[in-house]
Amino acid sequence: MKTIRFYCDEGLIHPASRSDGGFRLFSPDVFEELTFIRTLRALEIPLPDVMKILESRRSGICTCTSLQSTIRSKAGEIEHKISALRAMHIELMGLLNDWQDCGGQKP
Amino acid sequence: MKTIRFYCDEGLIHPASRSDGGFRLFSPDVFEELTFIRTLRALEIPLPDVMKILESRRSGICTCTSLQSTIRSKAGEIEHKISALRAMHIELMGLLNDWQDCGGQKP
DNA sequence: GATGACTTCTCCCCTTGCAGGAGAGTCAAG
DNA sequence: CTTGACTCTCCTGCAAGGGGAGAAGTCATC
Repeated sequence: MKTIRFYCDEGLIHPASRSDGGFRLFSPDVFEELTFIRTLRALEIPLPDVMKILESRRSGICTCTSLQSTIRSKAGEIEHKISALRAMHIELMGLLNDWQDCGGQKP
Repeated sequence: MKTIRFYCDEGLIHPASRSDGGFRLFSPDVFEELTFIRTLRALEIPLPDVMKILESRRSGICTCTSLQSTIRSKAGEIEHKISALRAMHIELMGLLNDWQDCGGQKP
């Protein structure tokens, strides 16, 4: 719930209205938007970019070009990250193998 | 330099001494340690863990078991992350393909 | 010894994406 | 009407540093 309030504060999602007591009332669409946001966030797309994407999604105005370039660059980053992680994994395993031979000496 | 000061404050590295004026004086070994830290940080190993690893490295006391389990779990995380990223990459590409067909309509 | 140029010192606030808690208010059920 | 559960706003803090202010140190030159 903290996250939802935070997203409200940041303007990513908008409560349909407020109750008399001030409680946020959401339309069911928001759940789907939250799922969408979670997907984008899992991709480590920063919130400002997420907001832009949401806005164009809502407005129906296709900003395909900018959106696509954003996402394409993000995909590139991911590819880069994967290869970096893979290299690190190999390095780590090498480290482990070295250490296995230490026999209780200096690691 | 900010990072180095930060690491000093956090107790990761220790200046050999201070000048009369208060400047931190490092032994050359620190450069090698910084490289080591950078490697670990690139693996996204958090600073407290980095500190532990550094300490056992310095003390010469082999905490291979705990170190290895730490690193092994980190390697597991990395593997997990790689597969997650790969899935996201596929999802992203699917998204892009869908959008390419939108022809200027709703993305 | 004094000067100028360059570094470094400490201290404080800023970032991103939330999480936790305090104290007060609200909602729905019985 | 009371009770318990939930939510409200506001504040603080986390990692891991970055940026800058203003003071002070250091070094080479004169």
